[in-house]
Amino acid sequence: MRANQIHQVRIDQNFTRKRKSCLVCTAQYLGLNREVSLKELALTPSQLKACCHAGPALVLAGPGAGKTRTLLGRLLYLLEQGTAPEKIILLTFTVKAAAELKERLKNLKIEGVRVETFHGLAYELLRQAGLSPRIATAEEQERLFQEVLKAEGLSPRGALKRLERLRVFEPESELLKRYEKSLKAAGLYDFGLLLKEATRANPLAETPLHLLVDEFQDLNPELIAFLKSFGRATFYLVGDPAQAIYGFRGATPELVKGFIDQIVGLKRFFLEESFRVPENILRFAEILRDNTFPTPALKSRKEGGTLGMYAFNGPEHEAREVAGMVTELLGGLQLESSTRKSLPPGEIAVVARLRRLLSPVKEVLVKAGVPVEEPKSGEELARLKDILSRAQTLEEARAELKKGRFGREVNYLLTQSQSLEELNFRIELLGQGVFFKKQGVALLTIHETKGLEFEAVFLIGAEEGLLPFTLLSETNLEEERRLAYVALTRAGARFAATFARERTLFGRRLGGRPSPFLAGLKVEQVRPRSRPQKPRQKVLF
DNA sequence: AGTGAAGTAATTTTT
DNA sequence: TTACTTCACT
Repeated sequence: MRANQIHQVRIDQNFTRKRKSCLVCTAQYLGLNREVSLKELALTPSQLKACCHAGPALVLAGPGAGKTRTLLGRLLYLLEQGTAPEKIILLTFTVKAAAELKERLKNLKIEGVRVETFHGLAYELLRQAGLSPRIATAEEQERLFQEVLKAEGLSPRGALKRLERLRVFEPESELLKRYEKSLKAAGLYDFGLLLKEATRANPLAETPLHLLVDEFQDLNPELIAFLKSFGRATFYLVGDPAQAIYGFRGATPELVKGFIDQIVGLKRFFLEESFRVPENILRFAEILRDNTFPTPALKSRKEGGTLGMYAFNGPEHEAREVAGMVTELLGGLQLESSTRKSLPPGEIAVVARLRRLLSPVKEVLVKAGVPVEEPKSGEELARLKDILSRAQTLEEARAELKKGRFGREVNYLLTQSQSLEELNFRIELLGQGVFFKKQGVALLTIHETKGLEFEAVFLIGAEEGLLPFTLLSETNLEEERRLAYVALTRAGARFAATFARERTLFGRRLGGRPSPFLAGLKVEQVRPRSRPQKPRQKVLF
């Protein structure tokens, strides 16, 4: 079906000769015949348009609209235009995203193009400048900042939290400067200092480069400053401001808009088709879509999709019933499993605004013998660090880590590292989330679902006070709305929200009413069953 | 140094 | 509510 569509594009009269030649040369570059190359990329007309533009560009891509594919298409386009691969850098936020991109480049037989995380690139730049950065552990950071606070007669309470605040919202503060001074004195860096130093003395400031940036909506002031230090770069930014959920780290659509408006000659593109989110769910989500970057309505390439909203008495009731619905989707019930297609556990996610809401559900699922997976369980990372700590040389580390079967991300770090020191650094930067493998029913915060996709999504705690989260400090309503948008658009087929009529959090009773963001959904009241152990037999959604 | 009272902050977190 | 820190007093 897609190949057909591409065929149509080829003969479309608006499809310029230049673009045609782009595809032909791309295919030649790949050493493939034309048809195979097209199949490999399988671009839609708007994806193709967004690829074939040499100047700076912004690609607004809705959920599941083929963001990565378009990024790769643009890369192929640049190469075909004769751009040297070493003049191109692909930038991602996470090691996971970098590893995935790198793998896709390998499959396309593209060599010589750098794929880095922002912090990985910052490391490289500092190394080029003759430094050898080492990252302070969280404990070291805390201790150093506590000392700074004490010296000022301030309480060392919540040092790391305050440090984070300062880094994001008061980068010029005296306290922060003093802390960074003691970091430097100890020969250490933290994430902020790493970027700051690379920004200040960027050896690539005068080099003409193509920087292809993934998830541009998550750029915060320090990353924007870092990007700006590439004085002669042509930017290609791909992402979705409607999915910006890192405002607490300084990344907001308004800020990103400010940066984007400064880029001279920036051309905007829009990928309007979602291959992931089905029609019904997308239509509902559209109401919540952030419009800081105005876009036409998204279209779905998938028909159907179900949405539901369920009311329970309290958290335990909610947990029990959600676990019941999950087991049902897994095909745990013989009754209907012959007619209903069952889902693998990796295709189901239970999602919440706050992590603590997930534990009751986890408990019930584990008791029922359902495999669950949480990205926050640091076991894999601990195992990895343990193996690494025993290695004496890079070769030894490589061999041992290969044996440990860590997968794509760690392989990526191995290929990126020139020395044991660098490997150590990169692993130090590695978060726990990379080991998430979709092997069990996922238990995730909304933030953690970003970039992921599941056939069925259960959003628990979808109630007043929790979504939007208003219990502590001021609420950024727009950001909370975007969170709801992200949660909804993870669903490839089914979305169910649940809430409790009674719940106490931080010593406060919540209203027990459904989230105003999901007010359009009809609420189904669920009564507690008389025999709580027995799995429910009714299909809920 | 140890005890008990009083005060406080609590969410989300890619690197 | 809970987990913690801070402070005053023995």
